Amino acid sequence: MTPQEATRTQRIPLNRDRVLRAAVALADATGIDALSMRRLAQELGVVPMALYKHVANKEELLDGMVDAVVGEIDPPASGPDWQRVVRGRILSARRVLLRHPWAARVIESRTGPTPAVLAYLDSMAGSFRDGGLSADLTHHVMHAMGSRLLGFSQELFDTSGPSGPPDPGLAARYPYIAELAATAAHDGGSTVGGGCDDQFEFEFTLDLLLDGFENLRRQGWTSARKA
Amino acid sequence: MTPQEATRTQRIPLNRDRVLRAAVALADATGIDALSMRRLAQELGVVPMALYKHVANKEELLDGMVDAVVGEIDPPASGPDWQRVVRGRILSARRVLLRHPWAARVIESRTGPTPAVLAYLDSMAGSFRDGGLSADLTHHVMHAMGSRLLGFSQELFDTSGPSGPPDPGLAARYPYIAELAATAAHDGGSTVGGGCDDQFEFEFTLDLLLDGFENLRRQGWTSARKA
DNA sequence: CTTGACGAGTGTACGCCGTACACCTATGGT
DNA sequence: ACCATAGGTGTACGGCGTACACTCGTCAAG
Repeated sequence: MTPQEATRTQRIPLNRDRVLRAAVALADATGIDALSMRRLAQELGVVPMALYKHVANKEELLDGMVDAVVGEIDPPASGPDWQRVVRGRILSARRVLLRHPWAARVIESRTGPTPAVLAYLDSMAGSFRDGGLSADLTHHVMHAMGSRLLGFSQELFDTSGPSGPPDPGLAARYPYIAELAATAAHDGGSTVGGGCDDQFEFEFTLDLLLDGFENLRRQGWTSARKA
Repeated sequence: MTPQEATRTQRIPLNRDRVLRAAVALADATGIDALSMRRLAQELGVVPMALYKHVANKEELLDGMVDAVVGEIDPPASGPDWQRVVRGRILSARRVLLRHPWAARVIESRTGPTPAVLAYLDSMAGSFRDGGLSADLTHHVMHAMGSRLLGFSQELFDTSGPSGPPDPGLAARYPYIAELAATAAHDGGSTVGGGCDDQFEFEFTLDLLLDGFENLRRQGWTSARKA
């Protein structure tokens, strides 16, 4: 065994990929707030400043993590039915974001989109164009897919935790929300606890929009904005 | 002038409201990342620890800021046309979030919804119910309004900054995105720069969903999930 | 074989952050 | 006249990102 080999087995040299992988794993395990350069270095058995030989700073680390995660999304399938293609891809993206719950917030916090995100959006737009949507319609459709009309995410309804019986005063103050919660509860089937079936909600919205898009396409919709 | 009055004019005593107002103003002016307890105290002419007599910690400060912002949203109008009522309210919420660009991210970062957010969601659900949507449909509709199907926000397309001519290599790598950008550019009318008309995009999505909801309502849609 | 450049990892230090804790001080009720 | 209390202060601690100067192992050129 040469000294080289001894050294190699003793300590695999760091590189950008190993740093990014460890960062993603650490964020998955302990949450994005607990991800610090110091903790990450510790995890890698290295002094904090060593990381800076592989990423310029923490922002660039986050960029790299985003690209790593977005890279996990399945490539677009091919097929004649554009709705099927888009639907499958988006459900793949959803699975990835569920695996890395911190990712959505980090992606949205980036000042500019990273290359992997751009590539994802580009190929998504390509699927719409291939499906026969005009560039005009595709443009608005892409915006629609990214919108949160309430400004808040859907997870607000998650009343996770041990919970116990729901606060009765809460039902009095927010009667409609209480009603919705009740609906979700005795809705039966796949949801065991009081929570709602997020997967169902997701697909409900997705299909509603996809059908809306298809209708617009068939009608030859165009953004006829009178200035 | 009694000594009381002299003291009062010399220094208005701090209170929770003044702290929250100052925090919102500071976040508006310098961004949420630049909002620290120390900077905020400085702005109020007070030592950092003084703030802790009025808010328990920074998390509670952020909660208070969220409630202050959500409180700016117009109360629901009344009227026979539920789509009109909902539309107006959501556009009001949008105006508020545009005034406080940091707010959406802060709201989503809260672990649980604050009372003001709950009240907002509750009255929104009430508008749907009053409009004749079933509790079941209302439930799914509320989810749909909060979804971001791509996981990313719409602002990704903002190529703000001085920009200059767009990178030609970028067009080669991301042809579809380039096409969309071109569409937005010569789209004319209200948008002067290369950017798109976000207001138009927002209303496009909103109306697409509202029409979809109305169709489901007319058809007596119900979530007939076969277990 | 020597040398010297270079890239990876180290150690120290600085300024910022949130906030625990003990202290002061003016106010207002008894 | 007293003192409890609420609001503001000062000091201090541990954690953060990272600038900067360093050491040390590797390897190509002389």
